[in-house]
Amino acid sequence: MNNTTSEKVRRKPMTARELARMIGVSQSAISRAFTPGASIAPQLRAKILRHAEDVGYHPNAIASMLSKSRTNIVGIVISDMQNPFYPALIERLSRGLQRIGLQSLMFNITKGADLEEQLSALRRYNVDAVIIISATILSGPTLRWATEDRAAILINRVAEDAELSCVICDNIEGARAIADHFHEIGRRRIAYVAGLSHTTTNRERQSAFITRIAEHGMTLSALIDGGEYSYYAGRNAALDILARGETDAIFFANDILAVGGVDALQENGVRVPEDIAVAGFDDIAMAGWPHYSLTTFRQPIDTLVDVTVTMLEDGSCAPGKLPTIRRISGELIKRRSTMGAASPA
Amino acid sequence: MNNTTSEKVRRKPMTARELARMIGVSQSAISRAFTPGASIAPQLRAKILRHAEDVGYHPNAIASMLSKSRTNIVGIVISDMQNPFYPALIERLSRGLQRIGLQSLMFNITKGADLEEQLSALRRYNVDAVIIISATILSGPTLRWATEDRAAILINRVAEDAELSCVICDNIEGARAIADHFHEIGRRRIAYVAGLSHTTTNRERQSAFITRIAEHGMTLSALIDGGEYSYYAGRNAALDILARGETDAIFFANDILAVGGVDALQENGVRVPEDIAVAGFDDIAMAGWPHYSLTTFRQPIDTLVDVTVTMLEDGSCAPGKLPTIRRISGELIKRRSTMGAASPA
DNA sequence: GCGCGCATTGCATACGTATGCAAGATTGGC
DNA sequence: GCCAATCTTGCATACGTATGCAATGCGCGC
Repeated sequence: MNNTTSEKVRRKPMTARELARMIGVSQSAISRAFTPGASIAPQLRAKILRHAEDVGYHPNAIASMLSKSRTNIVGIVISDMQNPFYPALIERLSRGLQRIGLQSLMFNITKGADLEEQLSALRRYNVDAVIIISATILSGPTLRWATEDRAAILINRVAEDAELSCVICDNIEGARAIADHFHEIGRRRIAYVAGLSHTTTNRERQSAFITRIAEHGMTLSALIDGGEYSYYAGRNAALDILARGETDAIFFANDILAVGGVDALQENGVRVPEDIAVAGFDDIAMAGWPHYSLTTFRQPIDTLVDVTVTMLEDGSCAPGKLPTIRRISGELIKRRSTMGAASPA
Repeated sequence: MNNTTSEKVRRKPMTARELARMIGVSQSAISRAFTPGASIAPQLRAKILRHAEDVGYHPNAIASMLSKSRTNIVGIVISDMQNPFYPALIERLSRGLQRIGLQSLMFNITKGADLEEQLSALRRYNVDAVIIISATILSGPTLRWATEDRAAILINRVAEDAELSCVICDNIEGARAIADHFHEIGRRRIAYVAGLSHTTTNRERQSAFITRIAEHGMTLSALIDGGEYSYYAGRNAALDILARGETDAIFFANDILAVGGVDALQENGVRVPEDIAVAGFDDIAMAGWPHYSLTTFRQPIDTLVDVTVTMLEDGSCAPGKLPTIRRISGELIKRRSTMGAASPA
């Protein structure tokens, strides 16, 4: 079609058959030389690899996929790159997958557009597994459809009506830890700020937190749904709470909300933590910045990734297997936003 | 191998041949029904698509790739997800690519590891094009190797010794705009903070800025290489400058540095912008947050993406073509960090 | 020296779709 | 109503690797 002006002829890559003829072996031998554990004499393999190196032969992964019905590609479905937690997670996840020879095909979901169309590629590309990180958007039927007949893992959310394996931070443990911490530092009138209230992470954090608050005999002074997990939603929620008064500690459903909340409070002359203590969830990089020094419940990203990679490796998330839910312990990180200047920066 | 305990038999996906036999047409017809513009009667196509829908047939993209020698996959090489500019860019880029039917295969480069090994998959997977966003790391020979014989575009960096097409924001325009702005608001002793001094973006911004400073007869009071594009590098650089005194405006090579700088300055009692004005580059989301309200030169991400997508579409970055460099105009965003409270938040 | 077993190799075919070519079907013009 | 031109369709094969099976070669034990 468009080979109109190519100057250098784009030489077609060498095939195994060509290399085989060149060396005087069969094409099978070439294939075996590149297949770990295949039945081939070490010296023949060495010879083939040497020649391959010389002439720049690389096995064609596409042909291999077709032949093996295995792509070594994992589809990663995401929708929210605004929350820094997700880029951090995706970066480490893709590294973890690369370690075991898997590549990551990104499916960036746009709200409002036709989901099935966006995810149809997920099926056509025959990805070996699907990892869904999007906290929102995907409904049960869509989830089932997207993951039908293939390995699937949800990270940082649970499947409600679909039966899928999940790897999540223990939101209940985290929410309780925050509640306990607020109690310990003497706060009694507590507000909770949800991100998207219907997301599974929020539901777990919210209910565990409210329950624990009650167990401690503390007062839930405000319960706000920010409507999205964003800096500005956090700001607005904080201002709402401020307007009502009667709150001395706020637990934001995640760090990006909390960061917005801290800024809004401080701009309005509220001292954090003297007047209002603030805690978040995730431990994104920003939470550790001296300016925010935000107390938060750290999601152990590395562990989440390791567990996910292991589940893919051992096939425990293969289709037909019983789905498993792995709740990973996190860690309460106490910082200045609840402890005051006494704490380490 | 591991079909030991699969309960439901994983039914193999239907093939075009099976569907063809089922309907009583040839496999070619199936293929044509799914190929836009193929020679097939509309009613036959409709019939085939209807049956396909019924039985859940989806063309196997892998086989199609092998047959067409075209994958519709673009390899995206990245290395720095810490700087929020990159997640934002990648998100919009992958959306833009999806619009024209391309999927994004992510290659997350780890510093220090074997680059060729990490990028070898780039070749084996026969991606149609390579988009390199990593500002650092890739040397000329590696670049050439990774992009040999395939369409390639660099975003936000230029190729120095390799001959590759680039799409970049006009760093020179941006740096001059910042210098002009500093001059306009009456600053005269100016500091520049580099991120990684050897990156092409830094070189362009730095030299254009310094030149312009001199043209205005302003003093370059400090020139610091932060060593990396990070919040903490920005903090350290700001503290360095503070220790020397003699500076009333700082241009940080990008926003994440500037944000760190602003925090460090304010923690040390410096008023921004009264004592020291601060400007960055990129216009990441954070720069617009009321707390930072950072004057910056906005990289027009949407335009960068559109231009990139267009170059892929029209084949102007195909191998053998002369590489083109597209410099995209940006926009100076004046905010409180140079204008004071007078400016809009 | 013979036979057996194992390691190595090649042969042939499968994987599922795309497409050049030729044959058949349809249309339009006169 | 006939012929040519165009549109449709099927046939056959290509794409490049993986792998079951058979054949070969080698070493070892008796």
